[in-house]
Order: sequence, then C-alpha cells, then structure tokens
Amino acid sequence: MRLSRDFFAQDTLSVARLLLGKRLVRRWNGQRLSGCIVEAEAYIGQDDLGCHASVGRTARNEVMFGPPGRAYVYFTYGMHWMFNIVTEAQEFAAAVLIRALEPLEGIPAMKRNRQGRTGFDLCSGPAKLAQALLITRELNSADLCAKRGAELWLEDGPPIPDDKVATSPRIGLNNTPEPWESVPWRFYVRDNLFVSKAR
DNA sequence: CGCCAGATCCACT
DNA sequence: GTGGATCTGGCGG
Repeated sequence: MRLSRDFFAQDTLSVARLLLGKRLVRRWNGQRLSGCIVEAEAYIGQDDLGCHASVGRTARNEVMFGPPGRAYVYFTYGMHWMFNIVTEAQEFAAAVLIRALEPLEGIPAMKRNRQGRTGFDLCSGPAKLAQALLITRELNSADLCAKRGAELWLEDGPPIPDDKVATSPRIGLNNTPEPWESVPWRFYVRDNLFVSKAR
C-alpha cells in the first residue's frame, strides 16, 4: 500500500514516529531500490530555529510551505543531498528528514551508487541514503503520492511498537538556540544496526 | 579505535 | 563573504 497524502498531513511528530518501519522506494532503470526507514527527524514550522523555514519563505525552502507528501531535497556542505518529506497543511512549513534506511531491494545498484560501499555504509545517514537511492535536485518538490509515473514513493510496512522506538535530540544542529537544539525530535528504531548513530 | 579537518556548492546575509 | 539538518580518510593513541 502506497502512503497517501492524508498520512503526511498529520502533525510532524506523528509522521516522523509513524514513518519508522515504512518503506522508501525509488524506481530507477526499471528496478526498485528500497529500504525500511529506521531513523527520522522532525522540523516543525517557522518558530523551530533548527528548521530551514525559520528564516522565512525563500526559494530554497519554498517546497516546505506547499502541500504535504512532496519531497524537499536540498544540497549542503558543498557535496551532499538531503531528502525530506513535507508534512502538515499547506502554508505551514514542516518536514521530516529521513536519516537512515535498512536496505531491502536493489542492494547491488545501491552499492554501485555508493562507490562499492556495503552494509552499514549504504544508507546509515541522510547524505548516504540520498546517494544510494539517487536522490538529487531533480526530485525536489516531487509528489510522493502520485498515482502513476512516480520515481519515488513510500509504502506501508510493519508497525514498530513503542518499546522499540527511541528518541534523542536532532543531529547536527550546532549553536542552534535552545530549546531547539535539544528537543527530542529524532526518532529511531532501538538496537537497529542501520541507524546512523547509536544515540 | 576516536578525533579532526578538508571537501566543495549554493542560498542567504 | 559565510557557513551549513555531512561524510570520509588520515593520523595519533
């Protein structure tokens, strides 16, 4: 079952939590590259100083102000692409950053995309999984809920019970004013080997 | 192992 | 001109 726009329209913390266990699927060259989401972070509105939307509406963050269920893909650190899913109502700028996947389908292709790296190093980080699934600028603003012709979408997966879900502060927010640097808006599957960092 | 700096582009100031 | 929702290899312990 493909995840619908209603799913992504929920509040961002719920979406981030519920995305654990869901499958991210990339269609490329007639084959499926996919993985189970094991780590995600919420970025919630213009008040959240960790969120790109906190600087106001710009060309870069425009997609976050649009309808839910679209891809917000941006470039950072001079070499990395990041994949987010837009959440909540139009005009409320929020998204979930996908931080790690447990690889499931198309692993040889992912390995090639990752210059021969394997296992843990395939998708254990936001820039790694973007590289493994060939997610770049062209997919920014792509509709992940399209009925046909989609290159990227999400599918249902086994629910992860609460006792297997852990939270922590978001990764990489250096010198962001509190409480934003410390709010526990990162969700990950406890003891899963493909999570980017143990805690 | 852990730590650290370099890589390298682009949006925003 | 600056610095970032990161990753990697190299170096030291």
